[in-house]
Amino acid sequence: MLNQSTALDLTFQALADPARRAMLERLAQGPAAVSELAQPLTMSLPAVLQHLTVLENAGLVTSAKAGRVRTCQIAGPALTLAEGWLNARRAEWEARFDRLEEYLNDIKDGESHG
Amino acid sequence: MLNQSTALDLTFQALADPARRAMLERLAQGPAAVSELAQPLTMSLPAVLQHLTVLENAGLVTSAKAGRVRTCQIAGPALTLAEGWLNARRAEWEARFDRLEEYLNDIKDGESHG
DNA sequence: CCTATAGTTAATCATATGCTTAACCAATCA
DNA sequence: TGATTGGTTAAGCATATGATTAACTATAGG
Repeated sequence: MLNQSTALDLTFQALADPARRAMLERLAQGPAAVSELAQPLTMSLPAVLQHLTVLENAGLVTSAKAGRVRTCQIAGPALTLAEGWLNARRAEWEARFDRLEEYLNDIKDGESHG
Repeated sequence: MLNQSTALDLTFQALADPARRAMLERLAQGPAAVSELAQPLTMSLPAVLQHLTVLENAGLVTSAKAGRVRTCQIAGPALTLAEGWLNARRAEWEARFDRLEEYLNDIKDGESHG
């Protein structure tokens, strides 16, 4: 098992490319073959395969081959790791913002009270 | 203004590095000087500056210099773009999952009924 | 069996990333 | 005013990334 930092590295890195996000957007609608993922992308099939590898290494996508067609699926829980990190940062930031707001109110009260 | 795809590229790319995430985690607690951000990181100050540039270009952090100290802040709305993209994917995926479940229930009913 | 389809591997290449050191600038402060 | 502190710029370098083409494998269909 990878440590959390490396998992986040791989996840965010995987999400940082528009072709890979397009593949995930397609897969969020349901499973698809490699050639189906490749179809809207303006690049060679080997390039698509490399992107697929990145997505699989990040644990965002799984795939299995039946006959000569490889079917890809989005991996449910994987996105939640990234989502969780972002949520945590926003929660911290908002908490700090709230405290700041409270502090500013205190100052204002202090001024009006003398 | 940048188009949305490029903004997501920059955002996820910025989040893909552990040093930059550490900087954001620190900044989520409140503003900090460059040297304060650098302190826990095992790299040179110029390297930290480069990471800071990446975060600023992604719109995740703002900074201003007063005297000789540059104070950095997390930029509120920036993380929500990335969060929004992830949420949308999860929503789609879950909707599909629900439809699949429904479909499987239909099949099961069909079997038991005839 | 032959051919077309779907995917895969390998080699190569240009550019991007992440880091370093050295040199430098501008506020403080003794 | 001279040293220190905090930051900045520039140059260089190793590795990673994203793409290509060419060559190859394996299944499906006529």
